[in-house]
Amino acid sequence: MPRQVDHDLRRRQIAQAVWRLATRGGLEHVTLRQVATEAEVSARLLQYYFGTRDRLLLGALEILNADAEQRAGQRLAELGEAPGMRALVRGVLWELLPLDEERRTRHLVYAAYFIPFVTDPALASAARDSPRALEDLVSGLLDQGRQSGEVPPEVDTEAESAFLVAGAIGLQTSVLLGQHSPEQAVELIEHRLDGVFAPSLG
Amino acid sequence: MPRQVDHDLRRRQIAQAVWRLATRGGLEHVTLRQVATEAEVSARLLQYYFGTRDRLLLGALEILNADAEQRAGQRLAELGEAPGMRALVRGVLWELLPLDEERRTRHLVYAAYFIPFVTDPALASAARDSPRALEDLVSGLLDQGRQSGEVPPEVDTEAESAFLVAGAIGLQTSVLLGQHSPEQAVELIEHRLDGVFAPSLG
DNA sequence: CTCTTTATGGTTCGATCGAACCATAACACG
DNA sequence: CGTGTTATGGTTCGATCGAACCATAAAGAG
Repeated sequence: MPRQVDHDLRRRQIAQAVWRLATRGGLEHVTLRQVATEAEVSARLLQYYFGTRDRLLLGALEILNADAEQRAGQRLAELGEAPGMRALVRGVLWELLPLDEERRTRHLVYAAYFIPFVTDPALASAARDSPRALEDLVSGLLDQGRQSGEVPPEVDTEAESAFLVAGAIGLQTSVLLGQHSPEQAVELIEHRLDGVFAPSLG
Repeated sequence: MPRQVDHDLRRRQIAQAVWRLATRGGLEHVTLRQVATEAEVSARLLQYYFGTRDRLLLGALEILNADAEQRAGQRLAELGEAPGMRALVRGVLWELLPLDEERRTRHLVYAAYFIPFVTDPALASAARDSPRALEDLVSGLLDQGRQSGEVPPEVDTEAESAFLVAGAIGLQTSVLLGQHSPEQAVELIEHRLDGVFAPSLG
């Protein structure tokens, strides 16, 4: 063989080029030649590592998803040993906000893939399952919080978790469009968490 | 002249073809030839009515916005003479949900334009102003509701209106992705309106 | 020291893109 | 009854696209 090379690293290097191009001009600017130039490799390598363009787009998305999951778990672990339900829910919701360059890029890439998510059956499943799992996760955390007394018993955990996640996603797009600052988004989520974790306020 | 023709009608006919193609394959599938075929006109007409492709995309978006505003006003007017603040807020939020084919198409088109909204300065302004105005509108309605007693005085109308709009937008994407049914989205919004319009529940 | 496999660069092909250009039929107006 | 403007169809051009193909250097296996 030639100089042995880390395939996963190469694939990641190429995937990152896809992300950058997608965030700049949408999928329509993600052409093989552009990606090759952006990743500083020959166009031939894209074929070698991903084959066709469709599989390149799919592969870049899978790497993005893996990254997202890993980084999210990492950040949640950094909350300490017994974080409390409110901190955990906040941590989960913050993953949905573009609070740093990494998450901003990630959510912009998802936005670029949105139409394929809706129309392409191959991608639809991934898009359908992931945020639904998030909602169940938050719902489970709220249930735990109710048992530990952090959440008052009259709270509808199903509805509240669903609306919390929906609100976070709405704030995500709002921040990406420049309508709200990241700080405003955090503040609004905190205000809603006040409503869920303390019964007296609406 | 040749047979006098309604220019606005023609432009609308072409714009609708753009919308359909954008919802199916994203902006990357909105090519001049595809649009011409879809609209059943010659490619030459696209140049005649819109000029370049960029201006076609911009024009199609402007027509979509005009339609949205008109239909929204129409539906809100159908609420009757003195609808009450809750009904008005609900009506505004429902405009953000894909509750019928028209609104589903509209929001899918916006999704297809999302990356340009973020990156292209020409489109950024339109995207930045519109939902912000919505938020102010809801906020104003909540203020009126507080004066009329429909909304309890301790409610933070700024924060609640912002999170209501964010939640509706999050539910919009959720419904488009097939994670929630339109009925579920309506129900979740109703649950949150319960919290804003009645002080006892969180 | 071959030989085969692996990783990579470069080139080419048919299709399609956006845009400019050429032609002309339809009709109002003088 | 021209005649010039308006609306439309068709064609063409250079660029670029995705993908297949050809070539070869590097390195482990025998």
